[in-house]
Amino acid sequence: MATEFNHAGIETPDEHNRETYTISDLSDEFGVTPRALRFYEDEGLIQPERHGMTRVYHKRDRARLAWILRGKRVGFSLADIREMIDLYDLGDGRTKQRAVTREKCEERIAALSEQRTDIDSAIEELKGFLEVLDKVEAEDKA
Amino acid sequence: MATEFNHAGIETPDEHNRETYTISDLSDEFGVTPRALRFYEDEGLIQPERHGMTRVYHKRDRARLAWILRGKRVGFSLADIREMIDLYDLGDGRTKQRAVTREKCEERIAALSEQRTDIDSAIEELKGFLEVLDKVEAEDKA
DNA sequence: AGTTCCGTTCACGTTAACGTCAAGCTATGA
DNA sequence: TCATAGCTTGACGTTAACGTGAACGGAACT
Repeated sequence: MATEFNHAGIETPDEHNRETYTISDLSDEFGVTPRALRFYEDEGLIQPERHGMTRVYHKRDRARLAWILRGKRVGFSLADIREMIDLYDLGDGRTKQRAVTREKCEERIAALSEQRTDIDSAIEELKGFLEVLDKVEAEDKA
Repeated sequence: MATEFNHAGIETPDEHNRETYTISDLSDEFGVTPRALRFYEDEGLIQPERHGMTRVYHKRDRARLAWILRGKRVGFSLADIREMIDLYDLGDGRTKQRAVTREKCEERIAALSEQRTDIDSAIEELKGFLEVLDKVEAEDKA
C-alpha cells in the first residue's frame, strides 16, 4: 500500500509526475526560506491546501510564488503584490471594478517604465565609470 | 548692507547665481524630508559645510543627493550606495583596489540588467492582463 | 519685545519582511 | 521502539530608513 504522504527523499513515481510540492520543495527551488512562504501565507498571498497540518502546494501556488518573487525583484512591496493578485483574481467584477483594475494596472506600468529608465541611466553611469577606470589604467601603463 | 544669510523668500541676487542651498532648498527640490538629508549625513553619504550650526550644501552635495535618490529608485540600499560613493571617491587607489572597484561595478551592472528584464516581463504581463480586461469589456457589450 | 520661521540635536517610535528560537506533532528508517 | 527529519504554530528579535515629537537657538518682521 502506498504511503499517503512522503516528504523527503526519492520521488514516489506513482504520483503522476509531481503535481504537489512540500514547503521546502518550493523554498529550495526558489531560494527562499520556509519562513518566508509561511509569511506570505499569513499575508494572504498564497493559500496552499492542507493534508492534516502540513501544507501542500500545487502548480497554481508555485506560479503565484514566482509572481511574488518577481514582483519583489522589481521593487514591489508585499502589499502591492497582494493588491495585484487580488485584482487578478477578480475576473468577474462589475464594470466599475474593472475600471479601477485597469487604472491600477496602468499606474503600475507607468511606474515600472520609469524604473526602467532609471535603471538604464544607472547602467550608463556605471559603464561610464568603468571607462574612467580603463583610462586611468592605461595612463598607469604609460 | 547685504544680510549674510537669507533662508526663505526672494533670492538674494548679489549671491552670484545660487551656489549654495539650505537643507529645505534641497529637500523641497527633491521631494524628500530634511530628516532624510540629516539621516544621509549621519550615514556618511553627504558632508555639507557648516556655517555655525546650519548646514550649507553646494553643487557637489546636490549632485550626490541626486545619485543617492536614483540609487534608491533602482533598488539599492543606502549601504550599497555609500559603498559606491566611496568607490567613486577613490580615484587614486592602487591597481588592486581598482580591480575590486571594477568588479563591484560589473556586479552592479549585471544585477541591474537582470532587474531590467524582470521589469520588462512584469510590464508584458500587466499589458497582457489589460488585454484580458479589454476582451471581457467587449464581450459585455455584445 | 515678542512672535514667527527655519534651523539644530537628541532620542524614542514605526513599518516591512522576515530571522530565530521554543516547543511540539508525526511518519519513516535503524 | 526510538531517534531523526521535516512539518507545525506561536512569539519575540532584527534591520533599514526614516517619522515624530521635544526642547532649544538665532534671525527677522511687527
